[in-house]
Amino acid sequence: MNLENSILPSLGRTAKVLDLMIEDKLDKEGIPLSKLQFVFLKVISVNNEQPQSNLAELTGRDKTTFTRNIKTLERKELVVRKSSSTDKRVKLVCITPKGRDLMDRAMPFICDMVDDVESELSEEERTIFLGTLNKIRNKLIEIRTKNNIE
Amino acid sequence: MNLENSILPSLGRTAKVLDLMIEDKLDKEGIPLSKLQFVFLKVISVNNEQPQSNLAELTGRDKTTFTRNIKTLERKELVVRKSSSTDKRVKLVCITPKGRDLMDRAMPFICDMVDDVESELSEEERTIFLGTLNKIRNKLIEIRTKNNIE
DNA sequence: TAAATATAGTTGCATATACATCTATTAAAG
DNA sequence: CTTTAATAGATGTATATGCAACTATATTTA
Repeated sequence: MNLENSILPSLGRTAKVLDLMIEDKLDKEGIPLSKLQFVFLKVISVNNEQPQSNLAELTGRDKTTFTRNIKTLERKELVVRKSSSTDKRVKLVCITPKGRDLMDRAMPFICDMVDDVESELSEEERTIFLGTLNKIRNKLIEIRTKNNIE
Repeated sequence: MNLENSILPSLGRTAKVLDLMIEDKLDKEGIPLSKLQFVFLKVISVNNEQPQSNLAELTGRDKTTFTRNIKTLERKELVVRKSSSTDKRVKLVCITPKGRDLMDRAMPFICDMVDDVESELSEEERTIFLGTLNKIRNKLIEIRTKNNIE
């Protein structure tokens, strides 16, 4: 097996370019969000008033990464956190009107970019690619879980 | 366009899981390298005595990221840097015997993991996936370059 | 050849990342 | 009920990341 010709390094490189692209796009359009902040705020906007641990899971980040970075969104007044009344440990994250406005501004730019990239692919190609991607991710998760149990 | 169903978020998530997987694998096998250190050392082992900026380019990292992280490999005595005789600005990065030994130990584990994942895919599926991945990456780079020029 | 320009590598800064560990609280076991 | 185990979130620490700006050299231009 030749690591150079493997699909995995190529996957990592492409994801990295994508991250830089989104970072650039937001900056260029004057949206005061990092790529991560955009991702967090997007997930919160769709899953409002959820516990931090749920949101961390949904964004694929460690809960500590979420804890630290949500504070930035809070400082920018894009979200507020309120304690759950039923479980004093839990903090629910809520998007503010200001946060929603910013998302409304940001989304079209990101969607345009995504459309632009996806327009390169046929519908069939897209579907196959998504299937393979999920297959790879599930396999990775399976291996990882097995290793951690052993 | 629905961002949730787009291929790009799925791409990022999969790449993230892959990173964690490699990190885990190296740790589990007692290889004292982070994923990044492995990537850098691998590229250096194939491209010995190259200027830092070349190597940064090859690894897809900013030159500052390379500068900082190469020092860790130097501290671990896995690489040495020597000044170029023809250009005093340039530093050439060379892998040490110790570095090569460590790569020889690490590679089988990583290759096994990669093989394990790729065994899920048919040869055709692999080829198509790689093609789509390259198409996406090239498009992203094209957009990014255009934006930076404007 | 002198001045302007470009390049290699470094450093300051802000952000991102996850593991181990901690505290407070809740749920489960006895 | 009380002790034990599990969970939510926060903090310490180490690593990773890229942009802007810097220093030192090299190249190009006038």
